[in-house]
Amino acid sequence: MVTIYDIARVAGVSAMTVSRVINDTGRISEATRKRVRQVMEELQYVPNSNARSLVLQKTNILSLLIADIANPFYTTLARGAEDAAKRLGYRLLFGNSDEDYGKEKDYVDMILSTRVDGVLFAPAGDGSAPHLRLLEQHRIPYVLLDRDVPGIQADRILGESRDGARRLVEHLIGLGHERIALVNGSEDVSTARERHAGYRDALKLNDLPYDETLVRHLDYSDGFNPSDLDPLLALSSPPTAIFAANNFLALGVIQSLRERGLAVPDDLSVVCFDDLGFASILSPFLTVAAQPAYQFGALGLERLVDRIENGDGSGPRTLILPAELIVRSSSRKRER
Amino acid sequence: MVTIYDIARVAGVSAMTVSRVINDTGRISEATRKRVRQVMEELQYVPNSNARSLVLQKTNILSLLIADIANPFYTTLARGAEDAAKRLGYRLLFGNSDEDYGKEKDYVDMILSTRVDGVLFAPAGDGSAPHLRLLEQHRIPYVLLDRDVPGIQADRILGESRDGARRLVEHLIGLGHERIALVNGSEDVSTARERHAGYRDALKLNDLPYDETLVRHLDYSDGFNPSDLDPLLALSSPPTAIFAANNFLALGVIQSLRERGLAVPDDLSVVCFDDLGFASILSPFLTVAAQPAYQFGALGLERLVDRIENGDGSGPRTLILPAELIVRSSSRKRER
DNA sequence: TCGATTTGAGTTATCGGTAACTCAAATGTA
DNA sequence: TACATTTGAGTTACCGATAACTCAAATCGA
Repeated sequence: MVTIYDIARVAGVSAMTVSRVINDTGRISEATRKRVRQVMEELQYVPNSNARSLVLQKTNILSLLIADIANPFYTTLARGAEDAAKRLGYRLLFGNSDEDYGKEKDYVDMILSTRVDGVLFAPAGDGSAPHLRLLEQHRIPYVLLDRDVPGIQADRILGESRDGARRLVEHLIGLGHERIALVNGSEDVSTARERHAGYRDALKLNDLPYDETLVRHLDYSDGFNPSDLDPLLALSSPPTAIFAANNFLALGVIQSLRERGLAVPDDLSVVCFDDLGFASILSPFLTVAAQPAYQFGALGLERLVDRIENGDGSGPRTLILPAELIVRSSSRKRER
Repeated sequence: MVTIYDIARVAGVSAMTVSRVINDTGRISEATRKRVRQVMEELQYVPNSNARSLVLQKTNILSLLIADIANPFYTTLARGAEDAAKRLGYRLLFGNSDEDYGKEKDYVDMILSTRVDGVLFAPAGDGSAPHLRLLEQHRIPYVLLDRDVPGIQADRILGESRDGARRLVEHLIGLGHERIALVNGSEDVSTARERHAGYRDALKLNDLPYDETLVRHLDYSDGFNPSDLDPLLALSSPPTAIFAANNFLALGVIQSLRERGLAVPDDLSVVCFDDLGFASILSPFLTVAAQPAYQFGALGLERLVDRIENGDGSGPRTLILPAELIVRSSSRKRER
């Protein structure tokens, strides 16, 4: 590998002069600068960022830890983070925890040893708290994305889960539905709790009873099981609409319904949180509360860099991004 | 930050002893080992991988450069690479070129300065050749994924594009279609050329004429424009089926058709290369040639690590992974 | 013209690890 | 008992960059 010492020798200057040319610091005569530049070009010199990081105590690397790389919400978020990172001069080290605390811990260890300057952290759930504490102990700034973690004080970019859920359910109520099921993920995750709360809000605001038998909690990390819907469909008074708490759950619901010969929206309406990305043009055209995923990534990264470069003068700041209700054709008026 | 010198001081040993305990090398008495371990625990020591990389001339980081993070093919591939990397003890630095040579070049520069041990490279297209040469000049091993690049000799994991395309088109021919359109991406990409060739193969094998007016090349990097299909639909003898050369193009085709009031498969059949990931259960249930995306990532990473750890004794090796024809309901018998 | 300042560099130490070499004490052997 | 070997460390140099300090030559001002 070519080093600044190679450049220095060939150009007949000291290594420090080469370093100054690279970083455009100090006083260098135009002639020297030109000569050094030319030698760097000839030898195809590329700075060793490890060496630089070691002495500068700054890597210019940020880490983005997402919970599911297969989910369009997170990939869109990742793109937002990536664009912002490039714009602000940082490299981005991705990690995908797959909603698994074990994998998440492995990534945190890697983050610590890599000495990244900061972390954009979409936690797997409440169990991520120890991992966040670890970052704090090592004074690595981080910003929480999408999910809140109880007991953790930090900058956060959150969605309007509760209100978005309320609006989705009120949309169904407005269509005449009264028996509305909630298919939710694990309540170990803040967004699931919020969406559950929003679901109850909508019912209460419209004087509908909250019926626990209409609420299912599914741990879909190891796949959606069609029989998971059995308890709902076997009710003496089954639901006429289903609110799925995220896009994956919605797809599982749709597939399960189809396997039973039930059509969406003809037999049941289905709505969900989060859009489907590039697949949203496919049928059933899901009615969703779409979150600005790109903004989660971009704004989160900007906040993180602000923390890194301007210190932590202010306390934790929380940014709530609105969800947009997109009414498509997966939800329709209740047949009476 | 806690360093081995801090550990050494507290434990009353030399830094080298700490290093030996960490790496389990040299001879250390059990008592010393235990004491050092305890101090490391107490001070929450985490090794600085920058410093280690600097002296070892090895980072234990691999880079994965994909062409589109929004495409399920690449995200599935990424997961395969990630799992394999973890299994083999490497960290993975993601990059997303967005099918853009400029962004790709930026990532290559970053890769060079990070001194990664190797690169999994899904090139944007033929124009990636200079970037690959750059890697070669700096002796960074890489494996090409999914797309071949003319003039480049390297390990490659490729799909069965030509044969897969042939099978898809013969599937349509078998359903009675004779006017089959090809909606392809830029021929700057090897897979587009291969799929075009497979399309011609199928026609020739079945004594159908090759009609240039049925072939469209779209640069969909800045979105699919519904009017792109006009020339096809305005033909005096319009197609009864469309072969879209990848999943994104298929979605664009489906949307364009719908905007014209044409239904799939009632009015036209549509088939495509690559599956849709989690959205494949949505309608129209696309008939596809599905590629083993996860294997692209996993096998590619294994090949790369083999190169890194066992040198380049053998010449470039190419692995061709088969595509699986999945017949769903977006294609049906031609109405006569 | 001569000291003061500016310009354009070079020297040295350091970041946090590890390889290679060294060496005293403990242990083994004849 | 005396010497050889093994054990369990410590010392030193180096990876490739930069900060801080130094310093001779060029330029400047009175």
